[in-house]
Amino acid sequence: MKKSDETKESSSDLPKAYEFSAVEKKWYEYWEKHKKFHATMDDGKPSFSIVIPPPNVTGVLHVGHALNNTLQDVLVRYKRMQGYNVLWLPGTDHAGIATQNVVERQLAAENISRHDIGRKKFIERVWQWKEESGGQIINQLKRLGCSCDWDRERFTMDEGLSRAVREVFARLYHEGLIYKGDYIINWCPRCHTALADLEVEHEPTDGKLYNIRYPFTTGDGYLVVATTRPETMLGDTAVAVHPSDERYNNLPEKAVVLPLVNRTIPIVFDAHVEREFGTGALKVTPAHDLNDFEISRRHDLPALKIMDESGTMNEAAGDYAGLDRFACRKKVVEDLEKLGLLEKIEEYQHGVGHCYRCQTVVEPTLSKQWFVSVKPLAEKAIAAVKEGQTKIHPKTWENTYFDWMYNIRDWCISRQIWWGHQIPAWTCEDCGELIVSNIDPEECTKCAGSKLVQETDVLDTWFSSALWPFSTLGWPDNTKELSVFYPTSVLITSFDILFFWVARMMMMGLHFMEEIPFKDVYLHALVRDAEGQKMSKSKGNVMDPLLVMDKYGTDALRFTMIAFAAQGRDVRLSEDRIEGYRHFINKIWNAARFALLHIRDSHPTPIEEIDPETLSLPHQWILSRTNHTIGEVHKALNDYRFNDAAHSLYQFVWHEFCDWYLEWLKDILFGDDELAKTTGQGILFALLEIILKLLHPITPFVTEEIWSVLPGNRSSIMTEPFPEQVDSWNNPEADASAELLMGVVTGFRNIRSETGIHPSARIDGVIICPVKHKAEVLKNNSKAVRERARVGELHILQEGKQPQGAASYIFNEIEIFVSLAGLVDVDQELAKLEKEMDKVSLQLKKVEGKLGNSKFLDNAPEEVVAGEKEKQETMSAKLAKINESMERLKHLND
RNA sequence: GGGCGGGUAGCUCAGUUGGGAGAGCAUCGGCCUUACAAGCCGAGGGUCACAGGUUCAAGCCCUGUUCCGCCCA
Repeated sequence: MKKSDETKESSSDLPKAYEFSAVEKKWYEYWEKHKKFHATMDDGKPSFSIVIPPPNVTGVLHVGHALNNTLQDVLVRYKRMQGYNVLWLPGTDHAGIATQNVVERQLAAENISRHDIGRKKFIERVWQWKEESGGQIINQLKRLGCSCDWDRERFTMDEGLSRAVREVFARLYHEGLIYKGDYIINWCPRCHTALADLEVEHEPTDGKLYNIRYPFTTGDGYLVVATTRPETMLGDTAVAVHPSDERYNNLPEKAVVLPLVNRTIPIVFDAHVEREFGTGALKVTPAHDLNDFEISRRHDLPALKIMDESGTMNEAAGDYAGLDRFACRKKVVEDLEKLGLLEKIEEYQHGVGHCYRCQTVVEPTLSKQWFVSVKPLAEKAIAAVKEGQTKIHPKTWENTYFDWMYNIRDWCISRQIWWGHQIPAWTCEDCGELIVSNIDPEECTKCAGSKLVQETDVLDTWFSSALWPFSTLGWPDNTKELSVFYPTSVLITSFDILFFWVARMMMMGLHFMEEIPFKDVYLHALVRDAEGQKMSKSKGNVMDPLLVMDKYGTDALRFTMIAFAAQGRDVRLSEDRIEGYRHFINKIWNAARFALLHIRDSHPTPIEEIDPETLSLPHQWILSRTNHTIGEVHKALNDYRFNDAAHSLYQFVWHEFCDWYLEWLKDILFGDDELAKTTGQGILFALLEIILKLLHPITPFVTEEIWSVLPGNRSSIMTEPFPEQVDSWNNPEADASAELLMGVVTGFRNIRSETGIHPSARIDGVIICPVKHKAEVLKNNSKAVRERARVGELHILQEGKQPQGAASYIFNEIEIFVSLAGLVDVDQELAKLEKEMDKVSLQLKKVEGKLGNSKFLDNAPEEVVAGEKEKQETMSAKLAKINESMERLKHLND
């Protein structure tokens, strides 16, 4: 049995390893029960507010959510501790198409379609589904420790938000910014709805380019057109060529016969035709291609729809009616081949649009839809970022934002599904009047008829999401929440919804609130697997954050994500990395166990009563480092440099506080000087509290647990003030002196390790330090060196002869010797010194090169030159020592 | 085709006014030393993608090349 196990009970009541499972549950319940997350709107406090990027109500927590929400929670907890009036408003969106798909699948399992039960019943089913199994993600966010104000949770389909949606729609319509029109939209033949341009994902696809002959009406000769979608020829109403294309300057006639359907169609001349593509002759299918549609408008061509809503050919396709569009393509190609009208088929790679919800190939289709005319809204959104009212971090995204905003096209907002906000527009059956209103109209505004039929389409889910920052705060009512929390402080989201969501919130916020929706936007990257692959179910490389939290604890997951969340870089996550940071959580735990052992049943001197001037070097040093770390954490969090905060804390807590300070402190805590003890305990206590508070935003659970067992009556660490820098702790002199001690200690340890002296064996040492003030520091802190290096007798000399037969280590201009009583391995020592010599001479050469260069002396700033001179001195001295040592070793056996 | 980001130790990445190349993990060696073996101590490891340029001085600034990733058309 290990010795440490035997002492477990006596050392502390805390378990030796941090057991997160029960702790996490306990504290989250505590926080919720005591309304610790509730935004109180206290007067006199500055506000800090964030609205959550609402996850889909169908969603389950994935690592992307985990990253996104951890980042928000870190900021929110930080600001809350700083005394802000903090609101983190949570919620979900109704995810129109996705949710409808889920419930339709349920129905399909019962062998019914939504049309069997009708719209009303279907909507009831969706709500039922939502109540029973929707919004699981909310509970999963709680697992993650998110400190959202759950009393203010919203849903894009709830009553208040629906009212906001209607209000916005009606106002935009009456301002002329929403219109209904016939236009080419992206149609998903599986979802049976229109999609916005953004909702189409273009994927490079291997396809074929078919060159088809369109004979002239005379039957003498033909034009060749190239297309990747031959089935659409059934809807062709023209062929277009470039007006200055020489190949087509002297056409025998201005019409061709469309093969297979034998329709005569005109040849038109349009400057938008790409002459280099294919033969330079373009078949024009106005009802199924955006560019063709625009050509058709310019030339007054008819549009012929040849497919139905499922992508099946319709009557207009003649003999091909009833065929699926892809089957039709095959048949058309076969038939053309039979007729000898297929000139050639080339392999061709092109971008094919897919539905972002179901991956079905979208069909551009002419359709009557509702649009938002976004240009005027975009102008304001551009200006707000240009003027710096809203800042995007990292700044590089601003270009992407501007680029998209400048080239923005009208937004198709109508969807032919049932789940969503039904468009508040009614048609009067008597007079045909279109009425748009935020409240249900009772009668026709024109003819007073009562037969009003509401538009069946619903709105794009993103339409309601665009209102999120103000609709969730009670708009259109003039609420206190709006006045306190709008504009929100920052929006934290993934870069991939910059256009979908961020840009649209900017436009809507500026238009309706006449103020930006958020002061900062922080865009974070994607979470990928360890190999940098995007996580996807099909690849089987998804990591379930819930399982990770079960296995390693929530704090470990959170700390890992924060540590890797460098600006502009994807987060590569693997279990190994999370496991590594779990060790850090455990380290915190054990440092606290150690501290508790010494402060619980004693009377530590309160830190306020301790004058830093009177303290010994290790204390002064750790206070100085603490002060420094506090500054770094503030700076990092304020600059959205989360990883910097994590790394500062990791380095400080583990390698400065634990590795050096606690070890030095043991000399005092286990010593006889009672006054020094109570002082040491006081500093230890204070530092532990500071460390816990600094860490709390990132690792809320372990810090709250430790906080709760510290002596004294205390409530949650959540509401403790976040540490601020203490100027009087800043002590560069102590920093330098401590580095000196640590360097010397490392020297002894190195000798010990290299020469195989057992770590616990006491050895005697000699230090020759030619710099007087450094020698003084070493003398004054001799015990701190000896205990750390396990040195018995230590002689510190300013000058002197090198001891015979000793192993040495050179730290700057300081020589460290350990007498080996003739056992020194000369070859090994020489090899070590030679290597060191090479390194130092190389550096020295560089420095001397600079100092020998008059241009450097003339141009470089004084302090740089002085620095180089100092380096030169130190290194020359070191080199001399090395030479001396080598000479001595060489003649050892003479 | 246009735009953006990236190439630094075996791996993942920091490197914020240009001034002696860093961390974590991994590797190697030693150690149960009274908080922690999920630990402690020590060590090794880099033509900063390549080629030019600016500068007294370049991982960092400029130009070009190349490879990888993403977005838009």
